[in-house]
Amino acid sequence: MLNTQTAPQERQDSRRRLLLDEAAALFCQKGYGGTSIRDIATAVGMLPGSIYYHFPSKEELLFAVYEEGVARITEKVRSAIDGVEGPWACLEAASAAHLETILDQSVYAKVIVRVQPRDVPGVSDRLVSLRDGYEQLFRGLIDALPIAPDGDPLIFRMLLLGGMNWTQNWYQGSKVSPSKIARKFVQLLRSN
Amino acid sequence: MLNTQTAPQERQDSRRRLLLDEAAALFCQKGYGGTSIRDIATAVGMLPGSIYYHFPSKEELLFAVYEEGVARITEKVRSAIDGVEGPWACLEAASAAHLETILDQSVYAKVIVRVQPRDVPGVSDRLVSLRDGYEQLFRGLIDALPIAPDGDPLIFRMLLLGGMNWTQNWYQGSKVSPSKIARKFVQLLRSN
DNA sequence: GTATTTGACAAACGATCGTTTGTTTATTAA
DNA sequence: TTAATAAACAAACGATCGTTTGTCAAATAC
Repeated sequence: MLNTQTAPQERQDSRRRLLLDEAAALFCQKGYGGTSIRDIATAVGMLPGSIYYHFPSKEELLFAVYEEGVARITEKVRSAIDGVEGPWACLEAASAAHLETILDQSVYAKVIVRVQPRDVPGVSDRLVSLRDGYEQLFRGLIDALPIAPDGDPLIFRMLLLGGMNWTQNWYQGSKVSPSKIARKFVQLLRSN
Repeated sequence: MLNTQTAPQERQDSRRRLLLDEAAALFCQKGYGGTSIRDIATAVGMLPGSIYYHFPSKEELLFAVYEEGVARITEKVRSAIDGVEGPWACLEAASAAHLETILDQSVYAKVIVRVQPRDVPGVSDRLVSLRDGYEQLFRGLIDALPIAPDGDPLIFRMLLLGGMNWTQNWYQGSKVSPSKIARKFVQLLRSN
């Protein structure tokens, strides 16, 4: 008889998911180096060694968090621009979704901005690849803009994404909302 | 008889300076958490314990590097805008100096961008204060711009500084020069 | 009912961490 | 020449790190 009570995969996923959740929260709050395996184990109510049943190393655990973060923010941005008309409105919608996600909504996404790939040598290349893949989303939006032919789309993208990601260093709650920051950023970049 | 050979203060400063130099280089290359007191000691040819004659703790050593970095980049930017006419030209000159300093010229200044204050709890408040003080320089330059009355100077500054500081995550050598990046950044922000 | 897998515990491994302490060698001042 | 100071060495401190190993109970499959 199959699936008498809880499916085995459900239970497995629930423990692994809890582990990822707590790891993401701690990496976000205290950074990668500032978070120990013991911290994570305490948070999920396990012993340190038990974590290695689910992940082969601390670095791979971070990578899994990163991966989930990229998946989540990609989905947020994708659905935010869905059906929006006009290239500038699209960019603003995407920027608002990006900022809301990394400032408020997802600790997973926060980790992407908070933890620098070069501080995790064993997986840094794969972290950069993940981030690059996500940023291609903005590349498409920016290429669609009717900007001057001598305008440099790469520079444009780096200024916008850099400005947004840096907000984690100064933004703190409800003073100015993420979506308002996004609107003003895009407005500043819009030749008028 | 005074100063027969080398003045005592010269010798003291030279050792302390060497220590700061190597610490800055290592903090810049491997981050704060990734650099151990033993790494620094090896680099200067001391034993680990000897460092504590010059600095009371690793955190205070980082603070000293930070302080020196702020002093250096402040001087660079100050002298770059000296005698430049026009608010936009001033901002571009300052931005070029900022980018050149954090991307090429000074490992001290690189540390300011590379090391996040919140990763060094014992001195994080003082690190933030140092950084804030420096950024006031840009506040003055941006307040002097003839931008729209509804334009938000704070948002403007955060976008520009964020975009510039984030370049450390993607810039690598001579492809596009720092000053060219600065020119394009300012150009993008200039309503035209 | 028995065999197998899952998922965790318990305990330690060696390495490395920031730091302290006591001592010793140079340099400077009287 | 002698006393005082500067600056380093030598050696260890306790703590914490990521990780490994062996065991074991509960859940699942046959």
